[in-house]
Amino acid sequence: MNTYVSDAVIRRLPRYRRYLLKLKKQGITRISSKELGEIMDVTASQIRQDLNHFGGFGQQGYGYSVEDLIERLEDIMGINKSYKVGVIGCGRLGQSMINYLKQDPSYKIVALCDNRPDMIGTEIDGIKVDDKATFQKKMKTDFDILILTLPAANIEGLEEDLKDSKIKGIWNFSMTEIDVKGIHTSNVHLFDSLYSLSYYINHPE
Amino acid sequence: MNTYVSDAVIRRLPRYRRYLLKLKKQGITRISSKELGEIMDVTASQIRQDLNHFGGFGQQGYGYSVEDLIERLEDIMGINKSYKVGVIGCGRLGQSMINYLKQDPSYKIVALCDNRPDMIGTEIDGIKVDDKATFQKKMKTDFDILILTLPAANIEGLEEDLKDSKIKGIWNFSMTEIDVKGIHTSNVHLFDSLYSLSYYINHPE
DNA sequence: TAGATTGTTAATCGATTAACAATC
DNA sequence: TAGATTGTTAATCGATTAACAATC
Repeated sequence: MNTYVSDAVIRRLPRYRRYLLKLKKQGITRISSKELGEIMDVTASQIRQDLNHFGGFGQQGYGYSVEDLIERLEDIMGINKSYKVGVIGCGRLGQSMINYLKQDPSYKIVALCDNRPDMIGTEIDGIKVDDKATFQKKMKTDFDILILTLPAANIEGLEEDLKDSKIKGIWNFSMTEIDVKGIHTSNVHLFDSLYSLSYYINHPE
Repeated sequence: MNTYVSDAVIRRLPRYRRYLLKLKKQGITRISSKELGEIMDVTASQIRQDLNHFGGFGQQGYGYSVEDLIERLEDIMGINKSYKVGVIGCGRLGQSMINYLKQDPSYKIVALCDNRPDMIGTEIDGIKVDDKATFQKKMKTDFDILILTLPAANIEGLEEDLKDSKIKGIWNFSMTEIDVKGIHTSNVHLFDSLYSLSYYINHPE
């Protein structure tokens, strides 16, 4: 519907989906914004407002179809499409991401990279770990999303490689903030949430 | 200064610290809100407003001392204190968290737990992996922060154990949302950021 | 001192909530 | 039909930005 939707709304969409998936699992087929709001601890108004950025998915007097709404949300986020994914950094964090992604058919890992000699050439889940040069070539055309699960120290030169690639998005766990024109980047700073948690521990109530 | 500070502000504090640490590393000793704002891509006004929730750390006509400000931020967040940490779930994700935390002297891991027979009794970084019963006992008194890096399916019964523990905070990667009265929880849903990234990939500016 | 930059108040902007007519 | 609940507009609330006097 609307062309621009604020980031605050976009970031709430995955959470709506999670709760709806849970409801679906419980066999619940329809839900009102009021009920959903109570479960999620948000206002019914916010839910309706958020959803109506993308069109009217509900039905007056009835509410929303759980299954239908999940599908709509997935369409909006584009998470039921098919993405080809490359991963740089096959340490523990990288491996755990590879492992989780295996469960999601939309994100298909097609290439891995690591700079440790004892890792190069080995296979993880049937995919060979490339050295830098080999991976760089693949980067140009082979995938849409790049996952960075390597230490910040090792990302040097990466921005240059990105410029003539087809990569559209970077999921970045490298503890840096990458900003390449034309490529969407989600900079995940895992420890930030531990630090804000620490704040709240020290400032009870 | 102020008693209540909004969550939006608290979540920005770790990012300020990250940039300031980088500046310190570069040998820069002082900075104005204007310069810092340019580097971080936020307004100078927001920086000053944010910091002044906690007191005046700057000096008119001069700016802020980088080193001093880092220290103040760490004081505010309480991340230079000493925390004892327990970890449930020693798979790849758990191990990578253990590994990262090793580098931070403030968060000391004192107990590990896993339910896989072949893991129990082994050591990770010199700490033995407990079975559930052993860990439950330790939970009562031995640590302040609990890290959950296990599948959601396995957290059943946990809330009960938490109630008579001394745990003050939970850093939760289990893909559920835990809500125990009196315990601060940071529910990290790693995949949410991949999904919102996907949205942006599909909605290019 | 003059210039720079803070701390802080006031103005603006945007996001959230409330309200209600439309309608299933 | 009557009741329920949406979609949407209007009101409120809070967060961000601008402005400027205080002051180093």
